[in-house]
Amino acid sequence: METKYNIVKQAIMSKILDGTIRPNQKISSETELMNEFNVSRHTVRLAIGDLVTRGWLYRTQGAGTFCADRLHNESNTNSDSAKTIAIITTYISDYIFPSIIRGAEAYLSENGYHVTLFSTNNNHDDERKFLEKVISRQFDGVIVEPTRSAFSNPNIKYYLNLERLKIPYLMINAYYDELEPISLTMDDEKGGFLQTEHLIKQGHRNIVGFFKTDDIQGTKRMKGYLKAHRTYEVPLNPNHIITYNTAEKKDKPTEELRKLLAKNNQDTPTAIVCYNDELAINLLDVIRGMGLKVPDNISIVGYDDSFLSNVSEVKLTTVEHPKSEMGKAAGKVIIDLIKDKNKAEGKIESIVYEPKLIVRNSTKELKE
Amino acid sequence: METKYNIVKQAIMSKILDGTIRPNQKISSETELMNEFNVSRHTVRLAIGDLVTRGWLYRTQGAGTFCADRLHNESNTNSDSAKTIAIITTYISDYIFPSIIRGAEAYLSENGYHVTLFSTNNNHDDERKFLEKVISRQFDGVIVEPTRSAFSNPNIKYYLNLERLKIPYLMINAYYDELEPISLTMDDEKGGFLQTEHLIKQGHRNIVGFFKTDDIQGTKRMKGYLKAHRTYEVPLNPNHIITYNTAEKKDKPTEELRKLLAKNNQDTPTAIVCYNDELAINLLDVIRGMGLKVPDNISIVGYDDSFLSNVSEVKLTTVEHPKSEMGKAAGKVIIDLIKDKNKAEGKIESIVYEPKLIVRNSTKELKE
DNA sequence: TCCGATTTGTTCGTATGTATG
DNA sequence: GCATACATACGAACAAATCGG
Repeated sequence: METKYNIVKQAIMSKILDGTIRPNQKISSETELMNEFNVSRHTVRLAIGDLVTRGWLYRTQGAGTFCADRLHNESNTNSDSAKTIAIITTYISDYIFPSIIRGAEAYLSENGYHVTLFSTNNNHDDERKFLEKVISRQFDGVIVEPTRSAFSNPNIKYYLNLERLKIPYLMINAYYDELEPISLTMDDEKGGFLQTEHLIKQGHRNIVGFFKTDDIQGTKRMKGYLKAHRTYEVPLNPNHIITYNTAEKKDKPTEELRKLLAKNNQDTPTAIVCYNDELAINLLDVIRGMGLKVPDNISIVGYDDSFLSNVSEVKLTTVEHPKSEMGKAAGKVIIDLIKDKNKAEGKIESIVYEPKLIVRNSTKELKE
Repeated sequence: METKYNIVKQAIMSKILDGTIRPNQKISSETELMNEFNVSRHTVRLAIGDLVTRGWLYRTQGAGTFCADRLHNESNTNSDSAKTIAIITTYISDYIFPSIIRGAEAYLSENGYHVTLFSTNNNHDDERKFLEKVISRQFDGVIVEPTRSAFSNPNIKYYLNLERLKIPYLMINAYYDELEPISLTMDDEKGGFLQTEHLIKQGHRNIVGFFKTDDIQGTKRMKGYLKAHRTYEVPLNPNHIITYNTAEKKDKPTEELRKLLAKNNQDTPTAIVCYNDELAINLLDVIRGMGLKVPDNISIVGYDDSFLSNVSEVKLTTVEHPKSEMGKAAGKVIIDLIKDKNKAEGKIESIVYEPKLIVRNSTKELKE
């Protein structure tokens, strides 16, 4: 797959898919491509030849090579036969995503659609690759969980191209600010606020917060954590905010917590706000390992109400996440969007779910 | 029209049309054609390449160029349009299935396929519905985790129809005995044996076994449990075998265990063999609820080495399941099957994974 | 209408890599 | 292990079509 002509081919296809080259527009000449990719003319011709036979390009001797108008031609093959929705998530198999996917799959399946899955592993390159597939194969609709939503997205062009091609899409859990798409999210700031408020009301004053900051959810939950401190006029110790990203998620938070708990002084945290249940369970292990008890020595609040929160010997206090309900709603909204494609828009709107705290026994009133 | 490659092309086409070259018969090699027509290799390749993209010929590296079976070819126009694999599992979102699916998705995605998911919720009607879809939509291949594999399957006809239509399929985790399909499974009987043997070697004599018996895996693991007892000449208490099915899985095992632990006599179990980790975690809760400790008062062995086995305060002794490796292998095998569709079969074979016991701290030497 | 620069079309030669039998 | 056959890649040359001036 790493052949030179394939690289050239993919590059040309990308430009078509992301809208840089539009139907009937001339692409770079063979000589230009030779220089651009440092390959021989033969290689360039192999790549172009393949795309010509596949219907992506057409050539005219003396004039140049042009982008074919294939999008209109192919639309009829799929119109009534396919009924397929693409779901692009960061991880299909981890944590709460399976529940979301199942909710969507069940609803879509009932309504005669089927579901094709792609997981980006939180990687923009993969996200691009899948968006290309979605565009070229003309799915009927796309449900996307944005990859690294806290950062500006290099694939914005592809999303705009989806709009241009009138392929309905919506985003779940988070969305890229630049796009303002239809989305299903929860009020993560309020969620973070609820987590922290609960602990403050229980008398905790040294509350450490762990937040994954490469997606919007994490930064918003952190914002809620800060707001709760301000609202209740609890002074904030800057050392008690730990941020991490996906790559660091295995080691950094556990190490940081170990450090914090090791030095035993009046600043030692008595409670922990976690980005999610997965992290909470990991931190629980650290706490156990240091001979401390939850909730007697330290309280901990998770987020998402995942299966993990009920699995350990300490049932986690956590924030409810709609999960399969959100998946089902996503299925419903995407079908509505598909049906409404030709009509006047307006009715279909984004949904924001209200977070709700679920109190179990990982948190406890602080006694002096 | 008098280009050299056109002359070569016409010559080859003539031979095919007049029957000199028949379907799947090898045509002259590139070198032979070079000499025959006094042209360069490049020219020969141009001619052949064109005929390949038109579906007249196919090439195999190292073997030669062959006449295509054009009748069969017309049905799919497969150049790059489809490339979709269906995965039918019992539950897409629970337990170890997400890992298996991810393994498959990752591999298939790398190889230009995409994956469409169906979950039967262990229901034969849904399974039938999805098999119909697969057949009518002409997927390139199907990966199936059988629904209620311990029972005879009312959908056998559909699987036979897959074979008739030459849609490659394979089964994972279990297979229907009547079909003998290509499959990826583990040696569940040996797995059950290892679970039980481990406990017997630790001195346990009252070992209760919980098995889900509506799939083959459960019945085989039970067989292994029985065999271990026979091998080590440990008398078997019939009350110590608890079977349940999917519908009962929430309540029956926990209630049965409560009953067993309640009556405190010399027959009270000192160890538990579980159908899987999920059940083990549920039973752990029961044990905790009755004020008993694992592994001090009672030992417990899980199965599958799922994330659950590492989540609780007691890390489970369990049996390794290949999971994502199995998923990846499934992807590889199904692609092999697709590529081999036209050729002679034989090379591609089922895989049986050897189980391996992972000893953690939910089991302990029994002291009298 | 023709010219010349550009661009694609056809053809040759050569070399190395990789899969098959 | 070896010969065979296809796969990828470099280079060069000339032909034919297009297009702006």
